[in-house]
Amino acid sequence: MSPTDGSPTRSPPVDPDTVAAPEFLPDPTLSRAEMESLQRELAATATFADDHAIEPAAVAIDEPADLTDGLPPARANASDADSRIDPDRPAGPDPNAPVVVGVDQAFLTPEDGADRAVSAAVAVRDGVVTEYASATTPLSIPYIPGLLAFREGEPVLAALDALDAEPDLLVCDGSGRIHFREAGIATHVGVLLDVPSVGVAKSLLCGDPDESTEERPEGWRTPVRADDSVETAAARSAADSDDAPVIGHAFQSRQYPNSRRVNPLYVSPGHRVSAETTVGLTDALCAGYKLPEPTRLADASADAAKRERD
DNA sequence: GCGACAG
DNA sequence: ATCTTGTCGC
Repeated sequence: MSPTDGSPTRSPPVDPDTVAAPEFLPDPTLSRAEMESLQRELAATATFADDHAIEPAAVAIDEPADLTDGLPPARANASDADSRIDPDRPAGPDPNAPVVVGVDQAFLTPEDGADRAVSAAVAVRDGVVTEYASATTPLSIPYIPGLLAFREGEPVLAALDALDAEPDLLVCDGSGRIHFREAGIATHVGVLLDVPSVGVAKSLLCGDPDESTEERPEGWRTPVRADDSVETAAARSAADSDDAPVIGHAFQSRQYPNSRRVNPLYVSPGHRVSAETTVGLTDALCAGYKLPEPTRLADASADAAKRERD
């Protein structure tokens, strides 16, 4: 992009050199058919099995962040200097703990006709926020079920680009393997960056839960299997619907004792994580609220960033 | 043609 | 996702 050619300059939302698989960038100018075929190639590249890199216990969060008085400040790693300066000061995060990054978007009110997304990425290590990053990105296409990554992919990547920390695990808002072509936004971003990722959705895009999801107690879970809308080979070749592959789980992360109003989460592997471990990771990352802490923090961060920028 | 559909 | 205060229930 030459500064002398008179064309409007705009820094690219993502530097292709920083992504592991630039051929999978979610280009929103592709045709619908091209988007779908890109997702098929993406799913073939994705790994829905454990990487041996992240274990739920290593990322467990015990205390939920108090958001009543704004976002908690980002903190530096624990070091010997901390205790020398002030022995009473709470220790910073364990520098050896994995970095979990939650990402979420908020949307600016379309004043003209141009929709823009404010995306936030929050790095959490050892249960402590270590960094916040956000980015404002133009949205090229409307929301289309099954093609969410082509609307929100660039915003997510832009926020991750602005983050200094290197994620060991990505927690995305939306599905991963629970997707018509097993390539939801969590899978898309995970493969693109070749980082372990999980998808956490508040509603079900496709698939069939083994059991009814009504009135379930906290901690309850049931497999979600591929249904007819999932066009994957393994999904199509299943003899009975009972043998259809498990593409994710419905997981009740929170519930009230004498009420039945909270709906379950729908969690699925993004990349380099199994369906089983995805539930374990989500469970470990929840600290009393329905959403995993990284997602809850990213949610609040995106809202805060939105207010500042409009 | 009808239904179903993450954010 | 977003437009939005109070309010019913634990």
